[in-house]
Amino acid sequence: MSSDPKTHLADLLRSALNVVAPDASSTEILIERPKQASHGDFASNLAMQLARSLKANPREIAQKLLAALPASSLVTKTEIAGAGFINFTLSAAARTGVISDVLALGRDFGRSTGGNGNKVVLEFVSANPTGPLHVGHGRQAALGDALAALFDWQGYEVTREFYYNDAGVQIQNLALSVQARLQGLKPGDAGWPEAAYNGEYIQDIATDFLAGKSVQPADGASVTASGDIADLDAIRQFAVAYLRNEQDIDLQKFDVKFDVFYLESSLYSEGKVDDTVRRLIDSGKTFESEGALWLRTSEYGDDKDRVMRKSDGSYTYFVPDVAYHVAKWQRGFKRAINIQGSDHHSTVTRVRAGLQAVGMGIPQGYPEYVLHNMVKVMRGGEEVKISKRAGSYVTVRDLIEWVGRDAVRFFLVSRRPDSEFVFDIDLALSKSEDNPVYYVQYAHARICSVLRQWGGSLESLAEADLSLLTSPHELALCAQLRDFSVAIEDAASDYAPHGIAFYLKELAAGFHGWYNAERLLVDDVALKQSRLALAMAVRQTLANGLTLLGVSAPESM
RNA sequence: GCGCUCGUAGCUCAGUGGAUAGAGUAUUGGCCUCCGAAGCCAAGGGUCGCUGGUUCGAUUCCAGCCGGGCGCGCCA
Repeated sequence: MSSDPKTHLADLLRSALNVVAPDASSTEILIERPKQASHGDFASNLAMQLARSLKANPREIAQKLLAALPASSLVTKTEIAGAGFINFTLSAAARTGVISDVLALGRDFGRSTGGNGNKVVLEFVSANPTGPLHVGHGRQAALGDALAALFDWQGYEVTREFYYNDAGVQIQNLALSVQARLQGLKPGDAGWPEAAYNGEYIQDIATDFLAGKSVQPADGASVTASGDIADLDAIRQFAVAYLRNEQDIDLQKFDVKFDVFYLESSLYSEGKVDDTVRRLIDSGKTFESEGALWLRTSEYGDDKDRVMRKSDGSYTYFVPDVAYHVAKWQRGFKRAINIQGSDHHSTVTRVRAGLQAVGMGIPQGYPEYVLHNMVKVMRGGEEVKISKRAGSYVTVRDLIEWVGRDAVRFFLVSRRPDSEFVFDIDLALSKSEDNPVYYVQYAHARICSVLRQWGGSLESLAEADLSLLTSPHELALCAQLRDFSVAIEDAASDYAPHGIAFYLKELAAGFHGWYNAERLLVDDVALKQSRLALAMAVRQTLANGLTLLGVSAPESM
C-alpha cells in the first residue's frame, strides 16, 4: 500500500474498475483535491468518464464502483455527489501522516526521483556582453533558475547554461563605441558611430581602459587594458571581459549560478558550424539562389525558406544556433529547455527545422522553449524607462538596489511567463500586507520565533502524538503540506514556477489563519508538541519552497 | 496583411472540460491584559472580450470577429 493517499485511492479505484468495467480498465484515473471542504479530501470523476462507453447513468456507475471498492483503513467515508463525483474522506491518521514525512525528510521534502537522473540543460539569460543585464534578463534569470531547481527536485541531472556571442557584429560595435569614447566623443557628436551603444557604461569602460585596469570574468582569463586607443582588438577584449564581469556581479547578487558558459565563437573554432552546414547540404534540403545558400525550412512548418549563408559568405545567426543545439544533443542532453523573450519566437520554428534537416534523429520538439513576455517597471504610477547606467532601460542592478534580491526574485517568478509583467516598485518596497514576499517570509519567521520561545529540541517533535491534531485548520494545513510535491511536479511539467509562489502564499495564509485561531504554546504538553510538530513541518515546507525560488527564509525580520 | 500570444472583480493577477469561478489590493466593519498586528475575521464587488460550434456539461477545446502585446531582414 502506498503511503501517499492519492496514489492509494487511485489503486483502490483501479481495482474497483477492473471488477465493474473490465473492458474499460485502461481508463485514466484522475484524483483531485476538491475546492470545497464539504466535498471531502479527494474526488474522482471516474464514473462520469465511463458514462458514455458504458451507456449508463454516472451515479449508477459510481454506486457499482463503490460497491466494488476494497476496504481501506485510510478512508473513513465515501460519497456520491453532484453529477456522479465520488468523494473520499480520509482518516485523521492518513491526513496528519504527512507531518512525519516532512520532519523525516527535512530539506528533501518535496523531492522526487521521477526524472531518473536524465540529463536536461536549461539555457537562460544568454545576454551578449554588450551592456548591463536589464529587467528582461532578470525575469529570465529568476524563471530559469527556478525551473532548473524544479527539475533538479524532480530528479533530473540539471545543467544551467549561459550562451553568448563574443565575436560578432554587435561586439564589433561595442569596441567601436568604446573607442569613440576614448577619442572624447559622446552620443550625438559628429563622428559618433551610427550603431554605437549610447549608455554611460561605455564611458566607464573607456575610463578603466585608459587607466590600464584588469578584469577577471567568471568564465575567462584575466584581461589587462593596454590603454592603446588605436588597438581596437585590445579594446574589444577588454570591453567584453569588463561587461562579462559586470554581468557576473549582477548574477551573483541575484544568487544565480551557471554551470556552463558557452561561447558562440567556439562553434566556429571547433568546426561545429562547418560540420552542421555540411550535414544540411548533404541532407538535400538546401539550395543556392541570388548568391546565397538557403535551407528549405518551409518543409518543416516555416512560412518561407531561410538564408543560411549570405552572399558575402558569412552565416546568418540561425546556423550557429542550429550547430549549438546539435552540440547540446551530442553532449547527451535528451531534453533542452530554452528560456527566451517572446520577441524571439520566430527562431523556434527555424532552429527546430534545422535540427530536423540534419537528420540525426533529434526529436521534433527539440529544444523546448519557454517564452516570456516583457517587463514594464512602474514607480509612482508611471512607467520607468530611464536608467542612469544603461541609458534607456532599467537594469537588474537598479531593481536589486531599489527593492532587494528577495523581492525581485519572488516578484519575477510570481506570474505566468507569457503574461505581460508590470513590476510595481512601490508595491515591492512596501513592508506590509500588500507585499507577498514579506507575507511568506513573515510566516516562516513567526514560526521560528514561536519555536525559539518554546526552546525545546526540534528532534523531539518527531515523537509528537499527531492524533491530537483535529481542528479544521490543522487538517487543512496537513492537506496543503501534502500538496507540495504535486505543486512541484506541476510547476516543472508546465514550465510554471509561479505555481510555487502561489502555493507558498496559500500555505502561509493557512498558517496565519491557524495561528490566529489557536494558540500553539499551550500548557498541555502533548498537545503543544503536536502543534509545534505541525508548525515545524510548515516552516520546513515554506523554507523548501522559498529555496526553489531562490528567496531566503529568514528566522527573524 | 500574415504568424505567435494575451483578454477573468475598480486595479494587479491565479485557475479549470465538471460541483457555488478564486487571491491580493482598494472600499466598509470588526480582532492585540495571551506565542511577532509585516497578522487574522467578515461584507460588498463578475455578461470569465463578443458570436457561433463540439460536449451530458465550455470561462476552459475549436472557428470567426473585436481589442492589446510581440514578431515578420542575406540583423541577432
